[in-house]
Amino acid sequence: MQPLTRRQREILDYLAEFIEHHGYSPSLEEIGRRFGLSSLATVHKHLGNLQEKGFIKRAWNRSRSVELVPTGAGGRAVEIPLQGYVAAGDPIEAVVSPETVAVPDDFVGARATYALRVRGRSMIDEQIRDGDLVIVEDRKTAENGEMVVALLDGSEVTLKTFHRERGRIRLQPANPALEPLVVDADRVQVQGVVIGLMRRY
Amino acid sequence: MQPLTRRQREILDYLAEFIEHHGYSPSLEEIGRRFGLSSLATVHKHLGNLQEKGFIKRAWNRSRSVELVPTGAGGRAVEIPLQGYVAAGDPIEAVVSPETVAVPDDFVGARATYALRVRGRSMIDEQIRDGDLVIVEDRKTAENGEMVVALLDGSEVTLKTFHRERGRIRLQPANPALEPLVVDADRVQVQGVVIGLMRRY
DNA sequence: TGACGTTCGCCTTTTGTTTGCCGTAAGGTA
DNA sequence: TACCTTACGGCAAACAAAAGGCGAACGTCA
Repeated sequence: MQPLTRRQREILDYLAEFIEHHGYSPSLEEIGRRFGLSSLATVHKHLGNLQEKGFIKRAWNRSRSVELVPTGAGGRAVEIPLQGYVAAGDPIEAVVSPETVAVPDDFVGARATYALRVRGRSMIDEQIRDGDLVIVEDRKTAENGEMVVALLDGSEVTLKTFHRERGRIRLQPANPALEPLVVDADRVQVQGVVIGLMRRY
Repeated sequence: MQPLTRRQREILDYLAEFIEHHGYSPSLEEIGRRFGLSSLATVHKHLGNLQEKGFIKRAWNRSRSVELVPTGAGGRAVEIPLQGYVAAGDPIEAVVSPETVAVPDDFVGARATYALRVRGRSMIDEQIRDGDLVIVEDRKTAENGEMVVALLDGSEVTLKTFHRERGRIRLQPANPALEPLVVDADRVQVQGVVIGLMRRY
């Protein structure tokens, strides 16, 4: 899809916002008023340009008939590093070869993100299988119930569910056979939070 | 893709940042101002070089028409349609709004592919949760053990595990509360096979 | 009829394009 | 070593075409 000029972008944004807000598109007069334009011809020309560039559709001579064309620009994917393997309880095993995996770009936020491959059936209780890929966002804090990559006593790194309880922290393995770990907050440091999962059959 | 000089790299980075930030590309004058260049010809030449090396595209004589060429190495994503909702046993419920979801392009093969969103805990036995997205490839045949979208008696469409047994077909729900369905092969038609799963926390 | 979209000139501002010309640095070569 | 060539970075000015804008008259549709 072709690039926009500043004015065109402003108008397109206004259209999107108006439609989102009202459920129908603004009239030319309303658009003109919004941008301080005294001539509808100007507005009309802008809409024509936007249409030519493929951002909107219009029914001919119909009131408020502007429609946004879904951002045809197909999404991108981001390659994120596969940092290692993880199994319940066990420390994360870093991988040597710097492999990467592709994930949709709206999967990752602004923060650094990486992937870990799950080994074994140890996290079956969280509906995570052997071979699944968990997507981890690099964060230092977590909310209750989130699955985190936690550094314990500055040495061992594991994947567990995070719960803050009366000043202490409970790290709950996703495996009933393993005991939850309740420790003082200063013994555990959150390194990342699981934000997604991908599986291939 | 050809290597860049330092200046070219700087300008390319600026372009990327500007476009990301504003939603449209900068004018030559703005680029020049940013880099303390008093002549637009200089900027013009830089853009020419960047274009020649394949990093940007430009429409001739169009305002702010610089477009970044997606870095060849970086993966792509594909938008696939979200066809509907599915719960164990129940027929698939088609979705009205033509939403799409982005998946890495190496997720989909040559065949048509779409997504279904899982509703409820009905497929918990297959480690599939409420809200998960299953990626389905349009196929007419399946192997034993694959999870398929099956059309039964030409009417009901469900998601089950496929097993061929002594000339008949067993459709096993991913839910122990539901009975497996054993029927003659001609009553069931495979419409697609689940090839992946995506989850967001 | 009123509310809206469309078209037609015409004008101004913004932006991109082109053509010379200069200096520096890197590489080849007589 | 001196000389030539080439590519990059940069400047200035002239030019041309979009983009942005104005009014007013004209259609259309409900």
